[in-house]
Amino acid sequence: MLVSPNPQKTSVHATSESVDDYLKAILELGGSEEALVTTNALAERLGIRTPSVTGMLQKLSSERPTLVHYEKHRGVRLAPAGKRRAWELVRHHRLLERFLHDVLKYSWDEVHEEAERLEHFISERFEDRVAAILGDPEIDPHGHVIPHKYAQGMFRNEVELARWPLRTPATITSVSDRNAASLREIERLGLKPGVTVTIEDVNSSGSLCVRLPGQMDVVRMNKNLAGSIFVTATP
Amino acid sequence: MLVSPNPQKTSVHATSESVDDYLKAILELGGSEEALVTTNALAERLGIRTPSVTGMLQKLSSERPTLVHYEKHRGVRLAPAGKRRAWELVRHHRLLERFLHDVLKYSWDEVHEEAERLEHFISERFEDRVAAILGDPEIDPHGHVIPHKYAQGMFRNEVELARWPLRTPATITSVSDRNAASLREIERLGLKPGVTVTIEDVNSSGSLCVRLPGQMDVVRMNKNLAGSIFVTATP
DNA sequence: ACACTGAATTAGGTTAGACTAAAATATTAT
DNA sequence: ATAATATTTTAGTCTAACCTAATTCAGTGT
Repeated sequence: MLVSPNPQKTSVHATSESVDDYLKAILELGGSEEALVTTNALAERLGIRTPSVTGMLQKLSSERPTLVHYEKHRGVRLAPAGKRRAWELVRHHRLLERFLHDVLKYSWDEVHEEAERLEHFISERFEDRVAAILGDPEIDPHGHVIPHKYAQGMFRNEVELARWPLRTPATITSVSDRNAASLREIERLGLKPGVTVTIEDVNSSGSLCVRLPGQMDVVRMNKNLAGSIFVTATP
Repeated sequence: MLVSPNPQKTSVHATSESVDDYLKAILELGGSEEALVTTNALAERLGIRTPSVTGMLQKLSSERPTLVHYEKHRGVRLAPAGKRRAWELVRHHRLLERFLHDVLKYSWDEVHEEAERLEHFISERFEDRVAAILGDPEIDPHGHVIPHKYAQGMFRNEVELARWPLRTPATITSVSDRNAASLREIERLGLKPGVTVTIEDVNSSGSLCVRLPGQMDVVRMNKNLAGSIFVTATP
């Protein structure tokens, strides 16, 4: 029944799956300072061509009330309504990951894909009930903070392990969920959020030697992997 | 990310939400004898206009391997691939209803809408895990049989209460889930699947007087309500 | 056999969201 | 300051799925 698609969406603006994806990408690429996001960056992130992005941004920004503010040749940022929907999607995604992991026994590397698909379609009731049976969880399986309902989330002060200083203890706060193979490798190495690590050495190609507490042997990882692990200073 | 939509679908044919809806409607309207379903009937069921249906049927039936067999001016029926996907959707729908009701504590009348939306998007893994935590349920909250995985379901020998003979005990096997208001009324009257009823009287406008076992007073219901309750002979 | 009626199809149009190729604008390097 | 390069936008297509208006077809009744 396609007459009125997704009639249950919380936000006022009926957003398509596609628009949802743009909004979430703008949120994530803009980061805490809500910087202008470029056409290129969006095209890259969404796996589509730049003219498609330009077209969509023109369309979105010409609708009133608008989801985004678009400045031709400069970039785009979220308007209030767009920010609301984007954070709602982030909440959906992270709640779903927690749910899939804890209730449906999905493994670490399986949750992202399913959550990415379902986040667009669950109703507010579904969101509420899942949160309730999980006891309003704060953190998803990869260490990301689950924003509160109707609330703007926040960006943590975390940085890629790849650019952390040598011999300075760091605590893993989260890992990127966007690559299942990386996640399996990270799990194998015991690098869950909460674990404290110290970089012993970096070689010319960006490979790291990392020491974990209570383990004799160091762990080796390539640049790419170290780029999907996020850390902060150990208190 | 819209590059390859619904890449997880079990069936070989990547079916859109819209095609899914056609397949399910053809299955349900065709019934156990898999009768040809008319353009009109489909348009009515899907809430769209007949030319849209003709166009879709032409498109679908020209694809190889085909999901449907379409005979111009006569009607359409499911081809094997279409039947597989349609039953898969029915399984998704009924499993989801059971899950929403039992785990997420949705009420009887709330499950249909959510299941109708999500049935298109859950992966095979989701289906399997939900079935597992529910203990492979046989029946959904409205009394419908949940088909087995990969299996063709079956149509029960049930008939609308509205056309059951007078003073002949009948057992409720299922109730239609397509109207939330009717469901609330049915629940209020205590007419759950499994309950045995006897029609005492029918008036000229089709209203029924129904007696429930162990209750003194009879229950009154209109024709419409009696059309969404399905019964079989009491053994 | 033929006209009538209802059902179905054809013809042509719309919108959303993608695409390619070409043009325009910005940025960087000399 | 200007040329070279990279980014972005414009112009024009395409597909999926819907729409309305007009036409054709099939079945029924005389």
